[in-house]
Amino acid sequence: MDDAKPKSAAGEPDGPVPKAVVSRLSLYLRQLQQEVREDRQTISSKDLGALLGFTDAQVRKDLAYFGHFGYPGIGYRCDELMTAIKKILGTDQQWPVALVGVGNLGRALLGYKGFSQRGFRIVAAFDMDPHVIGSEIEGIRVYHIDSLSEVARENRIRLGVVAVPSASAQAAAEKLVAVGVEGILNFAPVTISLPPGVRAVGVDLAIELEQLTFSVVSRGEPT
Amino acid sequence: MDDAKPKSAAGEPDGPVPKAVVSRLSLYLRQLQQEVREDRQTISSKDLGALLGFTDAQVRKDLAYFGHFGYPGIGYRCDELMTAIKKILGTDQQWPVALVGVGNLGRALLGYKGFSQRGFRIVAAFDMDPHVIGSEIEGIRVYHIDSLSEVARENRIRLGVVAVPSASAQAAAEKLVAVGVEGILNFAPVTISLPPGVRAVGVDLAIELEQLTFSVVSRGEPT
DNA sequence: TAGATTGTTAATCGATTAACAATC
DNA sequence: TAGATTGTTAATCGATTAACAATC
Repeated sequence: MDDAKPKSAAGEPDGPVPKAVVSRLSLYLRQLQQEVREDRQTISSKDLGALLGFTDAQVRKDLAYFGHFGYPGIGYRCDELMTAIKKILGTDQQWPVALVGVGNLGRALLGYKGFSQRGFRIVAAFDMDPHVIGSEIEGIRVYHIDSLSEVARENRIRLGVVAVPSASAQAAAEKLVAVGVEGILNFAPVTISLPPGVRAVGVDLAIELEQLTFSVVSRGEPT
Repeated sequence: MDDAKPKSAAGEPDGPVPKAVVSRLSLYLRQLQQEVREDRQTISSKDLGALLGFTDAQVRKDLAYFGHFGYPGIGYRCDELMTAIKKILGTDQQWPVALVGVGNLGRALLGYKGFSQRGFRIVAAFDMDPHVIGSEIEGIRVYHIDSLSEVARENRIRLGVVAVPSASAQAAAEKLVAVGVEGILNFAPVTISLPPGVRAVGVDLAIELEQLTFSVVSRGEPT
């Protein structure tokens, strides 16, 4: 018991972590935040799993990638596990985010309250339309895209959100990368290609509806 | 070769289809639409996969769940495969959709051009705020939520989008279900529980950023 | 024809679940 | 203590990839 490489309490996993595990981690966190809000003290893997539609074994296995967070016979302390998962995901600190594109969707994102509560703050928005440049939307300044470099460096921005039309998405992403951004959330319905080392997550609203439509049309398989 | 249950050209799969396959189907469709727009005639599984970051074998296996769409030595005819996938997903027809909640995000969805191009049309919006009820946003009428039943039945609505605050999301979803909606796209950052037979897809913008943050923070594993 | 590429089977790989000793 | 629940190992299950005969 003393020759094995120890895991730190909220520490580094020893191997690579499956992507599916990380996405469940976010769901655990969201649920735990709700439980903490409702003053719940502890929760078992069985209960946490049931709330989200997972098995208890899955919950324990997922968490075990990162350390020993539970108490046999008790379960997990909600606030403690919440804090630990935030640390794992990196959202125990606030991340400054740059938004490119202040059309309909961009504006909605600027006003989205959910970000700040979860560790993100859009600190600046960028566009090419002279009508919006220089204005403030939801208290956030809109700059010309040419100011990206300056503003991004000043604010040490590592995350960007692309909310421009499909035709401009690749170019917008490249500008973000050129300025040191390491992760891009892309709302344009196109695949953007990025240099190795830069991660992208795409959100395509129509695709989400398509997935739903398929499951509605192809009745038969259970949920 | 004549005793096996035949697959129709764009027909029913013989077994259950993994969820991951369906989500890739949407990406194939999106890419094919782009290729068709650029007048490409045919595409091989190798090329289609490369454009999206999948192996050729994966592309062929995914499509083979639903039928024989390719031509050995040639590949797939882009427009033909596009049409076939639309049919599989159920988006060869236009789906009327109800939107509940016309806050920032709801308004952005009302103005989102991507839906109509992909087989969806928001035909009515619902809210509780008397300031917006009766108005038209982006050409779509906003009704009181109490009119949901009437409007939904008139328009034979089977899909709904929930864009209300977290606290109202479960109630909004239940109202949609009560009126016969079979699939719900939920933008509120909470898990909603639905009766069996009703499918839900959740889009949590903060969770997407969290996933990105994790991969940025935990450098090491390749993309 | 030769070259290209499919659909499919078998092999590999990875992820989920079941089971249980260890622990509080 | 007895009961509950963890972390972890082994067993199961499912998904991806490699390989190749069939086909154009």
